[in-house]
Amino acid sequence: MIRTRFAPSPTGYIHIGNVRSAIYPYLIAKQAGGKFILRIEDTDRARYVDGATDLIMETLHWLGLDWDEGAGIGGPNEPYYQSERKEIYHTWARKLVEIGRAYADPTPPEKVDEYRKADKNAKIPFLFRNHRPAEADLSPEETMKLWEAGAPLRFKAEPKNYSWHDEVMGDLSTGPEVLDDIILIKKDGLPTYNFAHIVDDFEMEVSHIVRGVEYLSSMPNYLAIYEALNIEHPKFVSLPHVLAPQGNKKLSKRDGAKSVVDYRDDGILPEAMLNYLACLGWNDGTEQEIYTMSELLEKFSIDRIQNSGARFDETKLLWQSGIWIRKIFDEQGVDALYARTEGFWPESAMSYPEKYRKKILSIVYDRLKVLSDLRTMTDYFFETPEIDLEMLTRNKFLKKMSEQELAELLRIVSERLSEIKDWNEDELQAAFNELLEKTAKKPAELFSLVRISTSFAPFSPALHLTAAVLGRENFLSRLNSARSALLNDGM
RNA sequence: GGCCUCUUAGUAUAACGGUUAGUACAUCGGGUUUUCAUCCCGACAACGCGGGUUCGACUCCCGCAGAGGUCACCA
Repeated sequence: MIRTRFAPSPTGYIHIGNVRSAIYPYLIAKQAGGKFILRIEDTDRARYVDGATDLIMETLHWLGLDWDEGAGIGGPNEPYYQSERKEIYHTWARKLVEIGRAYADPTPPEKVDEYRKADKNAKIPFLFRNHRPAEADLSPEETMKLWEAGAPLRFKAEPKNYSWHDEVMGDLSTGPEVLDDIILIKKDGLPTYNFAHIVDDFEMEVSHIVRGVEYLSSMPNYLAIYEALNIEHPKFVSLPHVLAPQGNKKLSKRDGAKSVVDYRDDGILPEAMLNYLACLGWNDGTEQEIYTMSELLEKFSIDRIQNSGARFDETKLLWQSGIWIRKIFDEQGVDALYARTEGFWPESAMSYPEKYRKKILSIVYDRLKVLSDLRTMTDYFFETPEIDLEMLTRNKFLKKMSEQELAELLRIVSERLSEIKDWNEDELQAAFNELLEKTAKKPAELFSLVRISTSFAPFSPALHLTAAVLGRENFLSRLNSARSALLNDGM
């Protein structure tokens, strides 16, 4: 049974750089009919951020990464918050004490710092085991006493070579110089990540540990603990970093990495986000670019995960976003896309009937990159735009004509459109084509004039569609207002 | 500094000893008898360097360089 987990610490929001380590384990588990677990690693009380867990859960739900066990829903291995599993860690730690592989360390932190500095000055790599206190050799009973008295518990390392297999990075090995007496249980009684995750992954029967490559250098220490505890380790799947757009650093909050939910609030569809991130550092060997969740579940494979860092490219994410907006409209219809647009319309839109907004959506959807584009691209459908003569007179197709000429053209257009009995797309299209002949203007000239006069927007859908949606009265009145303004200005 | 990892166009990637080194985003040009966009067509653009192995190397081996990670009572 494949079992994977996403194990964030609740220190803030999830950004693009770390959400991939939720997506990949999800895919790995679910494609094999396995379980995906959400475990909250909240052992660092100092960095704990209130509400972060809720935000994490919200983010996962939004992306469609629903977990089978874990925070919020419980499961057979409760609790899923590490802060509530103290006793479990202590039980396992005691085992190490009993076999002489853990000791209570009375060295004050300041002293450790001194050692560190001294070693640095002497240009030798700092290892705590080089400064191992006499208490490291105490009997299990005495160790327990010292531990209970408040000393942190350290692992007693045995320097040796380790080699292991990583599903992404391949066969890896290190020398004995990386093994150290790492802290297992802190002074506050809570375990460090280094110890807690080993215990939890074992207890929760995790089959694949999917995490960032930054843990690679700690691997030998983890292997030593698995060995001392005499338990089998899960498979290791190390994910390369997601790099920031500039520089070569991994994407991080400090460098302004946006939260995943920020992109949601911009109106990027979760399908697009999932698609983009899944393909950042993974491909199925074909030239496919667009994947649905079920396609990902079908095609994802660990052995095609890239082993070098991948740079986050917001432009490509935006491209994906546009693709998905059109895909949903084309495949599922206007209602399906409309259902996603809540909160993305201009304020003025909300006093109009839903049907009207849907009509607008169906003529503008193919130029949306993100749903929030609706706010800036559709306002003239809901509010009479302010007349901006400069926009007309400076337009590249119109600037060679005088204001009088423009006004006269608008008069002709208005006159012809007024004759339309049945104000619909087809009639309008026919009328516009007729006007083209009548005025002997190029399409770009005549249509730009009418388009801008009625929208005063930098761009808009095809004229006959816009006109049909705006309605006869509204459209003609805008046309005439623009004409009057042109005439007045010309006087 | 020690240890570990990585290295194909600006970006994401394909190739698994023999290809004019493919694709997508971005950029630039053109078309789809209206703007913007969509869609279509085209162009630009890459195997970090040096040695081997081989008839033949992006591909295998060894060096080097560059980049990244890590060396916490953080995860």
